[in-house]
Amino acid sequence: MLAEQRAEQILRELAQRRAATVTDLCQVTGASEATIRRDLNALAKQGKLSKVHGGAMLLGGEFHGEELDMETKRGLFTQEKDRAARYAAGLIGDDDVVFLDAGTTVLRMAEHLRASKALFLTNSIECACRLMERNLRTHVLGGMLKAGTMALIGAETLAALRRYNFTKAFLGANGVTIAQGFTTPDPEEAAVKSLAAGRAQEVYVLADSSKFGQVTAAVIFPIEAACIITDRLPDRQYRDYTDVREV
Amino acid sequence: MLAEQRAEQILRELAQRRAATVTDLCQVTGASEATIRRDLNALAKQGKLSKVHGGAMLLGGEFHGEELDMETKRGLFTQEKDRAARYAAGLIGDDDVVFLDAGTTVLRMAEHLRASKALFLTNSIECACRLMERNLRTHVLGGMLKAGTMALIGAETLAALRRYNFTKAFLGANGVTIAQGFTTPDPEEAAVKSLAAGRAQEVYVLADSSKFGQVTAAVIFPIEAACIITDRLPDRQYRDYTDVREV
DNA sequence: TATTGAACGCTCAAACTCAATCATATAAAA
DNA sequence: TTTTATATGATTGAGTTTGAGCGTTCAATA
Repeated sequence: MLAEQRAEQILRELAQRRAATVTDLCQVTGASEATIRRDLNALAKQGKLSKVHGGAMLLGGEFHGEELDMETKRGLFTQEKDRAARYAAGLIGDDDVVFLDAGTTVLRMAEHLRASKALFLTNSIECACRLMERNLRTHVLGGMLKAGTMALIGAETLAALRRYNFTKAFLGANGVTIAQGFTTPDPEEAAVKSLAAGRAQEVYVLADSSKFGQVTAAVIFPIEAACIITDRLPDRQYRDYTDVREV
Repeated sequence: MLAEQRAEQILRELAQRRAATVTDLCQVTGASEATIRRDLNALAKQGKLSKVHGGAMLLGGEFHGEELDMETKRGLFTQEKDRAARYAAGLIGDDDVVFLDAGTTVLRMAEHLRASKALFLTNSIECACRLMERNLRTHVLGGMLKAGTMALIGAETLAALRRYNFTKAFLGANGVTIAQGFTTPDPEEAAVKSLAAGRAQEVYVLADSSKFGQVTAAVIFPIEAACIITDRLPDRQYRDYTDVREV
């Protein structure tokens, strides 16, 4: 296995479990302890994880993972970035069957949804709670709960997804480029997004301007597979490849 | 488990309960008293909690210092009604695959779960959140989200349930009688409980004493189909029909 | 007053983790 | 083909962490 792949796998494991011991990572990757230690040192130096005695942990909120996350998210919550979420929410009508994925940008959509008869489906626990607060018809995909993002992923999630068809899907992405398309760090999440898109008539990706030009580990689908909703498009060229709504 | 994880867990426990004894924290983390003491000393030195005789408390709160010592605290948190939940939580071992249903009594179980390698499955969003907070392996059944109880119900939930087999299932019930068996108001929830029980090797119903003699709309299963865990059994006769744990 | 029990900190041995070193293997360069 | 560079796995000795045992303190109780 390539060193690069190992790094991805380590980060993925951390994303899902929040913390992992060196032994755990040896089992997952099949590499020796020495190698894992070397990898952890490298990744820690790159600031991608925090190395602790016995293993590594996801960095970010010291504790209260989500709560702090929510606080900071709300803090970062500028009106400009919110416009995309508001616009996306406005696209939903009474007859829609909507998929919402797990991601901060999509989560914001929930706060702008008006009452409707639409059916909502999501793989995000947080999103499901917001939808319920607004008395919207909500279904949740089953599956393995991932620490950190509180997203449902894995084989069970994909199987559940195959039992639905959507009129519209709203997805988040961490990276958007013309060559690599839409990308996200966790392959498991990418698989869910990709499959959801495949079962939707209209696919929208919500991406704020900072996401353009970024590339992360897992490809979701190519650039032309979704309509982009953004607050500011940094490069006109994207319009040659797909529909872009700059709001 | 990593030392940092333990620290997180201790702080989370405190955030939730305001105070905890050393013994409590041992159970939650699976570590020894010596280790917990060391952790508490370290965290206290970092100013993240206040160490008191017998355990630790959140700092900053309106009650500080001597006003409430551990004795009264322990009284607060070891309430009668919690005993059943605590007992049930103690039944879970590392090799178990556990189903937890949506209900206030079962939800309380989550607060008494110790660290373990067991796999947890639930149809309750709230329960899933609690499980994740404790770093437990958690899966969620898909389905329609029901307002009020935040339980997942419906055909999708039943289908998801058929893909699992459990070693132990812990269920709530609103009514328990010898003639009508276990009952609950919502037929949809009854269907989930019933199916979950059918797929479990051992079935436990958590019911406080007020539930005995009550009958509600939907039958879950007959009285002999589950072991009853309760704080007080009002009528000896139940013992003739099924296993009862009065704790 | 003496006793008991709970909680504490200290110490020690065992288990575990770490970084450094070395040998091997694989791939690129000469 | 030989050489060089890089990556990996094993080994080792040093350093950490952990759980158990022991003596002390303190307060409740006989």
